[in-house]
Parts: sequence; structure tokens; C-alpha cells
Amino acid sequence: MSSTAHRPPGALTGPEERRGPGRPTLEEVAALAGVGRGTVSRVINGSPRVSEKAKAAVEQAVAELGYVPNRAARTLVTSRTDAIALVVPEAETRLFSEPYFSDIISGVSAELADGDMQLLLVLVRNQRERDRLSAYLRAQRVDGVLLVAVHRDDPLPTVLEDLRIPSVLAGRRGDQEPLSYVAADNAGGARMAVRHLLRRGCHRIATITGPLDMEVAQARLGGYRAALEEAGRQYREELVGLADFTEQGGRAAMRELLARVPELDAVFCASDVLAAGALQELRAAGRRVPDDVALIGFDDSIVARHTDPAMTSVRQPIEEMGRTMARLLLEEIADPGRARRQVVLATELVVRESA
Amino acid sequence: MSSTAHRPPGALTGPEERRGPGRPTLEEVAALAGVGRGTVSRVINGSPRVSEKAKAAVEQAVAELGYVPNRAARTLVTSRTDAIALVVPEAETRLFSEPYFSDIISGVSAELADGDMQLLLVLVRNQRERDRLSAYLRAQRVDGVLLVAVHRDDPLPTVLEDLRIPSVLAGRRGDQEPLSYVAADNAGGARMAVRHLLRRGCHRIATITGPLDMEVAQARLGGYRAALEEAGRQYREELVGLADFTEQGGRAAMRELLARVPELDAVFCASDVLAAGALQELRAAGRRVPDDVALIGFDDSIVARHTDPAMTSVRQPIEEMGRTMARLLLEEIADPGRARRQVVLATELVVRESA
DNA sequence: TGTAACAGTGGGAGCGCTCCCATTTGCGGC
DNA sequence: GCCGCAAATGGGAGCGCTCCCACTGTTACA
Repeated sequence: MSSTAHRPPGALTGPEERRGPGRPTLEEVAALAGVGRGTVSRVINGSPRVSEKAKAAVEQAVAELGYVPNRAARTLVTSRTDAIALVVPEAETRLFSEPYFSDIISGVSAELADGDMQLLLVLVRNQRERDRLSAYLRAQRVDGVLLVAVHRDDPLPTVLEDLRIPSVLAGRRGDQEPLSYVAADNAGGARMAVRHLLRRGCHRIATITGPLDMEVAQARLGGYRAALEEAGRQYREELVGLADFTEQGGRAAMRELLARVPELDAVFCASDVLAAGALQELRAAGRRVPDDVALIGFDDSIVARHTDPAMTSVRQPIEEMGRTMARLLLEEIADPGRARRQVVLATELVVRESA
Repeated sequence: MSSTAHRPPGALTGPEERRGPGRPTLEEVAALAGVGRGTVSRVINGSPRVSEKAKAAVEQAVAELGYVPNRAARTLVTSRTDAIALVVPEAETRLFSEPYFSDIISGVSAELADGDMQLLLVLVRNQRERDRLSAYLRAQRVDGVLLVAVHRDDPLPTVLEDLRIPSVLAGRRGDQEPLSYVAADNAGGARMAVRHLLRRGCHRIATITGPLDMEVAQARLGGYRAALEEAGRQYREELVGLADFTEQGGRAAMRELLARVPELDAVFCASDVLAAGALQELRAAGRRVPDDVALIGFDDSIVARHTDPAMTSVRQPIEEMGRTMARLLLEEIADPGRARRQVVLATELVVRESA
């Protein structure tokens, strides 16, 4: 008696309890407003072919009853779901240790806030879940898909393409991406970073790049190269360190670079985490940052602000990317015939102490 | 003609196109299997009252047609939605800069992967969105709710309680939490940290705490106090610095502590970010860490691994918390009458260089 | 052989909505 | 005052499923 719930302790409650008074239906709203079902439906869905009088009566009734349309019933007949999925291949743990993921969500959610669209989160961590997702998509359980972190050979975008499901990628697979996407100007950001190093008077600028099957890594490397060449410097393979996007990767690549080109005086890293690893290695090798070696990261993630010295880094407008993705997707859902759209957002160099 | 889609460019396509061949329905499966709709439904839903023969025929037909049940139709009649919402009050940007949020999602998603439950992500960033969420919940659009980051006076848990919606909190509002929750052993973790400092021979151990309207902050402060008292030390107000969970907060609190108790030789911080701020301030004040002042954080977030010196910190099993939350919620949905459950998971001290 | 008891089954009803067609209403022009 | 057109409206049909009741066939027991 004195415990939490006020329910009778019995197992199966009566039918009264089971369905309660129930939420009001269209029919009830129609009755109260003194109009037909059709008219209520028109008002709810914002059709223009309703008289002011009827509209007012319906709105009054809706307010009075606290009517909220039953989504399932609507979906059943329209076969719209009013839901989109944000798909995250979880192999990308990289994403998870950075604000990237959260900022994307934040942006997407902000854009969706005003509409009535639900955001479904789908993590894919292995082949089984990939298959499930395909079945899921085929079953038309969402109106559209946002896909984060695409690798060059990721099969998912192809599935989306074949199924003709409206979709927007964060990033792209290559420079011939047929699907809609939103990307940061990775090449431009990298170029800015390297120009900054050049202006500082650095002569031997190395780079540590991410996995080259990802377009982001390619683009950042491309920007590095472009900046060197536009300054009349030669692009040299020996100055390029390869790594995955992990701290260990950064350390290992830095070690190799130091062994290969001991006289290097700057490193542009394709991510902050990479740069953090490189920083540790530089310190271990007795190099001072930025005095002996200048260092720039990419992402402007939380890590960049907490290293010592604080890291100069290239910022991408991640939340805005999220917002843009959501907007493009909604447009594509509204008009599936439209041409795919591709948006590249500007990056920005945040100068701190490391360069 | 040469453009992307193969659809005719006209506005409204014929009925053939609009509904296409359509996904197979229960009825079609029944026809192919040579049984009635009821029997197919029973097989799909795993009812035991079906003959082996019928079951086999249905399964064969399902496979052949690639049948997937229409969720909306099911929801319409059962008024189950097979969806749960993960609600995140976005004011907690704190969560977003740490892996916390991602790990929770990861855990929840792992637990959900096998079932057919959808995960909806709902960010709430202001009063308007709060109201929308309430309407949403009232409209029974989800079977249950996971709520992250609860403040003592958060109205949301109360709404959930009143609506009798199955729900599980991450953390609790106070020590008399009526709803189900999963929390880390914050007090225990704090106690471990302080004991560690005591063992190290520290004499003047200060703490920097988070906002005291959050139970986590209270609990960590409580653990600090308990460890001191069990060692026969006195708990002294002047050794307690108040902050929000930000880096600036940590810096400010550290500055005040140093002014008030210059001879302090250790600080236990209620979060890593706080500790990172404190670390900066200590360095600015010329104190060496850990030699002059030992420092411990909480969360074992990515920040802890990248400070210099690397931070000793209390780890919480966040992903497991996510998994447990999802499990408890599913159980509560399956049996709404059951008593609320509360789970506290152990924390662990990760010793690095700062203490 | 009659008769329960029961597992197994088919299919009607109905969930709450949108779509669409048939009907009603309003109104300007002759 | 009447006709015709357009705007506004009501409500039947039907989306694909589950629930449940009525029915069949089988088995066990008197």
C-alpha cells in the first residue's frame, strides 16, 4: 500500500485499465467540432481548402481534447514514416572519442526540432548488423538516411543508391560521389595549416596522414601537397608518415619520420589525436614544440585544447554540417526527383601554441 | 534523359509507380503457404499453438517472399511502438565533450541489437522542446524512455513517473529515487581516489566539486569526506572548492583554493575536465604535479590521457551502464507491474602520473 | 459408440488515419 | 430567378496487422 505505484497488485487488469479512456481520435474531434472526418484531416494537414469557420472549430476541438494524431495510423495509409535514421558504422571508434559525433547529432537534431520528424539512431558494428540494416531499409522503415563516416569501399552507400532511399552522407567516398553529401573543406583546411607553417619560416614540413582509403585523409594530404607546391616547394614522399587515426599511430609515424628526416621542423597531422601521439614522441625525442618542431592538428577537438602546449588545429563546422545534412535530407524526401546536392563547408585555422 | 533517376520527369506518376509491386503482406504469405492469416500471424509472433507442418510452410513462404511485417499496422492494433527514446537534456554540453554520451549510446545500442526495438534520440535544449517531449510521451509514441543526466530538480522524471511510462535513468536525482536507475558508484570511486592520495602520504587533500544540485557531485563529495573521516582526518570546508563541470570552473576553484590553503598537497577533482583546469592553474602557480601537488580526476575521459602529466582518474563503466539501462528498460516494458530496479556499478581507479 | 476436451485453424472485425469521390453549398453573371 | 462553376464538405473504402471467436479434427475416457 505504501509503496510506489497505485496500481492494484493483481496480474491482469480489467479492460477499463488496459485501454483507459484512450487518446482522442480524429472521429471524436470531428464530432466535437461538428464537422466530418475529412475536414479535420484537412485542417490537421494544413490543406488550404477549408473554410475559416471550419478551421477555427476544428482547432478549438483539437485544443480542447488535446488531440495528437496517431502516427501509426497515418503511416499505415501514407507509407511515410516521418522518421529518418542516422547510421553510424561503429568501427569508427575514432568518432566516438571526439566531439564530432555529438556535434553532428546536435546539428541534425536542431534542424529537426521544428518539424515532426523522428531521429533514429542506428549503430552498425558488424556484418550481421549491416544485413539487418539492409533489411530494415528495404522494409521502408525510414523516410531517409544520414550516413556518417564513409570509407571508399563502404557498401552501404551503394545499397542506399540502389534502393533509391533519400540519403545524405557526411563526407564522400571519392571526388565522384553520386549521392548527396556534406563535407568540410579538408583540402582547404590542410592548405591553410601548411601555409601557416610556411609563413612561420618552417623549411622541412612533414605530414602524418590517416588511412588513405578515406577521402578525408586523401583530401588533407592533397591540401598539404598543394600548399607546398604553390610555394614552390617540392612534395617529398619521405616527409609523409602513414597512420590510422589513433594516438599510437601518430606516435609510430612520428618515430619513423624522425628517423628518416631528423632535421624536420614542422608536422601537419591529419587529426588532433594523431598530433597528440606525435607530440608525445617529439617530447620523448627531446624536441621542443613549437621551438624545434611546429605542430598542427586537425578537427579542433577537445584534445587540442588540453595538450601542452595547446595545439594549433583546423576547425571544421561540425554542428553546421549536421544541420545542413538534415536540411538536405528533408528536401530530398520532400522532392525525391531532385538532383543530388553536395555541400562543402569552409574550415578555419585555430592558432594556439604549438605552431 | 541522361540525368540521375530513371523516373519519368512528370509530376504525378501513375498508380503503378506510386505503390510499385509493394512489399508482400501477411495475406500473401498466407496464400502462398496455404494457410490462413491467423496462422501466419501466430508463426511470426512465435505462438506455440501452431503445428510443425504449418510453421514450416509459413517460414518457407516468408523466406521466399522476403516478408517483413509492417510495423505501422502492428502498432496500430497493439499500440506497442517497439521504440524507446534516449532523452538527452542538451544543456549538458559537458556530456558532449566526453566519450560519456557516445559510450552510453554504444551500450544501449549493443543491448538492443538483437531485438526489434528502435532507438530514438531526443535532444531537449529548451523549454519549448521540453513541452514537445511531454506531448510526445503523452501521445505514447515510445514504449519506454532512457533519461540521461538528471538534475535534482529536473521535472522530466516526474512527468515519466506520472505518465507511468517505463523508464530508466542514468544516475539518480537523490538517494530516494523512485524510478529505476543505473548509476556508477561515485561515492566509492571518490573514496578510492582519496585513499590513494592518503597512501601516497598527502596531508592537505583538497577537492573541487561539481554543481551540488547534481547527485553525482554530491556523491563524489561524500566519498571524499568519507575517506578522510575513516582515516581519522577532519573534513574541512576550506578545502572544498565549488565549480561547475567546466575547465574554467576548475581553474577558478583551484585559484581560490591555493589562495585559501597554500600548503595543500593534493586535489581530488569531481571530473577530468575540472582537473585539467586545476592542472593549468597549478602550473601557473609554479606547483609541480605530482611532486608538489598530487591530482586526481574523475571519468577517465580522453582528456585524462592527454594532459601532461597524464591524469590519474576514476573510471566508470559507461558502456556497461548503457547496456544495463537498456536491459532494465526492456524488462520493465515487458512487465510494467514489476518493482523499479536500481543498479550501482563499480568504479575503478586508473593510476597514471598525476598521483 | 457417444462425448468431452482440446490443439489447431480460418477469417471477421476493427485499430485511426488519408484518399478520393460524390454531394452540398456559395456566388457571380445572365 | 436560374444556371453553372468552384469551393467546401462528408463519409466509404481500405492501408496491414492482431485479436478473438467459432469451427474442425483428433484423442481419451466413460
